[in-house]
Amino acid sequence: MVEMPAEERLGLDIKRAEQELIAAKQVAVRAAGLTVPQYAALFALAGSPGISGAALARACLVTPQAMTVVLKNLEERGLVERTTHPWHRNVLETRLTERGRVALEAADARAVTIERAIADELAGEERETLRALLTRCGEAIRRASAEL
Amino acid sequence: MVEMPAEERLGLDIKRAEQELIAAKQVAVRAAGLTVPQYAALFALAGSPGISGAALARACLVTPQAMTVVLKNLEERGLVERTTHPWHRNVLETRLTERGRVALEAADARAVTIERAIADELAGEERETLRALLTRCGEAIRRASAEL
DNA sequence: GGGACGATATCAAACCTTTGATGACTATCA
DNA sequence: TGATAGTCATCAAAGGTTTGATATCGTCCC
Repeated sequence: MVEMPAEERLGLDIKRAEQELIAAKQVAVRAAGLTVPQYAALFALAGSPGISGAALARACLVTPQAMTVVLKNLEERGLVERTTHPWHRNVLETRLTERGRVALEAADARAVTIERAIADELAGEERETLRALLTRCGEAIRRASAEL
Repeated sequence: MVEMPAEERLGLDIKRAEQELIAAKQVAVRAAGLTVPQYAALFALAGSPGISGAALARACLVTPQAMTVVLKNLEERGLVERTTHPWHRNVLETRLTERGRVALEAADARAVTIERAIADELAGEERETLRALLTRCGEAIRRASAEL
């Protein structure tokens, strides 16, 4: 029934790597009182102050509904603040608060050590190779997904 | 404050690839009425009939609690059955039902097309390279995580 | 036998995620 | 002006995930 052995499924390798990554990051940012999605949101927010929730969701590769939950928890804890856009009354501008900036810094300092370890493990050329291979996987996935 | 530019963070590339993968698989297995975690559980279950819930959780790289929820939903729909182990009364043996086997086959037929697309996109040598690079990333992550 | 240890299952709380549906606002075009 | 399309926020439902704590059972060792 299963015509493709698990050993040949590259998706499992990608998934395993990503799960180890997210588990490590979870431990890293947790010391700053953040979850990985919260950290990702704060990180994107630091680079685009005043962005809308929907745009932030796109930046973090999640749905607007998922981002709403994350922002709600962040706002309750005073790490972000949301104000109605002066012109587009329908838009809520979101910004880091000072406390949010501090939390992001603390989390990022630890998260960077993970990224640093990955970058240091691979030579410059290998990094580009990995990136290129992953990109091609993504393209193949999109193609296959389109004609499913 | 953010001393490492986002472009240098390989973790983002891994995460992006994995998210495209899981999104595509989600669409694929959904036609069979399954979620990705349910599909993963049934897949592992097919290879190890009578396995315990905790062992199944380890095989799927999730916590026993997460697997409990997945199995509860699968059992409610009659796709798996759980019986107490004859010797170890504390253990619940889990097995695929006939309906579960059918659902798994339907889901796997579609999921394999995704894996096939990835495997076809890359030459044999490239597959090994990708696998090796991902493995080294995992090792680096574990090392960094250990001394965090 | 009795106690420590390990594996299993389970309850609870908090959070994240998706799909689907809805209402509101802005801008564009006829 | 009015219709249309696009963007945004939000409610609801279902499912998955983690951490933390607890109870039971089986095994190993003293």
